[in-house]
Amino acid sequence: MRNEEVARILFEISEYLEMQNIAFKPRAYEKAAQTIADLEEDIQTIADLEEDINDIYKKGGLKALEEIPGVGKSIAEKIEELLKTGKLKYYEGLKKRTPVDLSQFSNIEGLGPKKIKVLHQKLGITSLEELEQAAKKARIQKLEGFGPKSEENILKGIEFARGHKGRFLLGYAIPLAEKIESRLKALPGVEKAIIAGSYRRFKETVGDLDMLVVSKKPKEVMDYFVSQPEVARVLAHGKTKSSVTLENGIDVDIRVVLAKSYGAALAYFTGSKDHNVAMRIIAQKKGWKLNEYGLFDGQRQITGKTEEEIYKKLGLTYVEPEMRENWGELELSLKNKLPKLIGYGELEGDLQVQSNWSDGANSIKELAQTAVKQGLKYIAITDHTKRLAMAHGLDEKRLREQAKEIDRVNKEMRGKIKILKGSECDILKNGELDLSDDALKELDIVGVSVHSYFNLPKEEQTERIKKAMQNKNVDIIFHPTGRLINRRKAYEVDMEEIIKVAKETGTVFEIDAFPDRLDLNDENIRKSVEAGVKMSIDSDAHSIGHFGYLELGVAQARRGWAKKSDIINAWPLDKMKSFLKK
DNA sequence: GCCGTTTTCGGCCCGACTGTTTTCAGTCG
Repeated sequence: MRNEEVARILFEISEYLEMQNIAFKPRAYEKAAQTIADLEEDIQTIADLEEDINDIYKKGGLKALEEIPGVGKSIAEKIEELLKTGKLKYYEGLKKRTPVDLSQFSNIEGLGPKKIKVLHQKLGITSLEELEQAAKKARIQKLEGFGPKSEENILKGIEFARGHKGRFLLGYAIPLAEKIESRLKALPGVEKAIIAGSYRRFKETVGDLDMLVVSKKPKEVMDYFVSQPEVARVLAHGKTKSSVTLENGIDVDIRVVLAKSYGAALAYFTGSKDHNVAMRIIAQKKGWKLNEYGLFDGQRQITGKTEEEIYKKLGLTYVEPEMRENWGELELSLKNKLPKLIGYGELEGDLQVQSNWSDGANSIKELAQTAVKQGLKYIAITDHTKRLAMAHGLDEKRLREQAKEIDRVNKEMRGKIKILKGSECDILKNGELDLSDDALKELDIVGVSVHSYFNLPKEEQTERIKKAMQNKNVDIIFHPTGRLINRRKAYEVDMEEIIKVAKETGTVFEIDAFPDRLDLNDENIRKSVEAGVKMSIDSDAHSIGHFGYLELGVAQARRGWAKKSDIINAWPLDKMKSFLKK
């Protein structure tokens, strides 16, 4: 049984308990469910935990399960029963009491466990179909606590849930988000407008966008907000808080506050939720209260205007948004030991760029000229190799011809940028490379990557990549786990082992900045930083428009707590080159 | 049911909006 399934069952238990009005237990199950779901999701993984709950259990039994935050004796035993038998008596019992397909209902806005319970008890509703029928026959509005409006909203919710779902790639949400942000900034009476939420933390995907506005005229802001051309549906329209769904399916929430609460609201809406809860507990222990309006001693606002002041009053150093995941950053902040993260705009080079010699759209010269405009001092041209015939991959002969072309462009652009000779060389099934060692030896930068046989057994895949790293010509492993966000899972590989060998062999890991790759992800970046493995942040540009993705890579690196000293292409060219394998 | 620099018992983040109610429960973030 996969993590996802275990998490789903724990989550449903929390909803069933909620139906019975039981206090606190639902929170406990919900928290455990969330942690387990995140283990697999690769997004919010807590450091030092195994990914697969089966592995955790196999290795350490019940004890290991109890090590998972939010999992105690009772839930650990339930997980054990699930993993062993595929079933859980406790859950079956709850389900028998209220035999409703909860997973179907979770997508319906405004329907929670209490209402689901009433719908089942009074009308016998167990599925979306039955819910829809009952609503259409106007049977729901007669129930206590429901009315015509809620019936209408249920119908709308069903229709909508069938349409869109899921999270959106951060990289693709940015243009729209910036558009809305700048529109709001331009409104009369608006002092500040900023997008908070997971967007500000640069999570690789965003579920929705959280706008925060400072204005003394909240009504005008609200009215404008819900009337924007992209709005498909207004979910809420209040005095200081509104919520809409855009045509493309993204939900956008907005909140208007006064300037004196801006910092508190920004912190609150930036999250993560876990980080916020931890902050509130720190405030509580000082006898204060922290909410979105400020830090309070009783009725008196101590501070709230800026985030910096709030952290300071709580005895903390400022935590960058990318680090606010409650992964231990507050403990470090308390001791003034937060790492100084690599900064935006600190990259000097880009070590993975595809030209029109393989599947890129632009010539080497065009790429170099754009890179200069982006402020880069060096780039590596790393076209695909012959096995990727589809991408017009280079063989040894074309690689030599390309080298001459690079020499020519380098001469032309002397003093502006240095173009390095490189390759994105395929790692073949057996771990051998797609180009001869003699050819690789001639290159400045050898990147290697997996583009085939994604489904090898874990050991075989691990050996394959280890073998590539042990080749003394190989400098960087490009997009080391091969995942495509929302489309393809990472291939099975023993990351701990790969990191160990990278350290031993002096191999660099890439943080591929392409919006649907972001590979390594934040968790693996952190592990690499801890192990002392160096990384490069590359655009993987296939056209001149893609250099802009580098900043997404920097954001991901910051989420992984990387410093400038961890990222080789944030270093000057000479220092970078002297680090590479000879 | 979980958890521990106030605790192995007694706490558990907290406020806005909606739709129902006519003072509030449910839901959401």
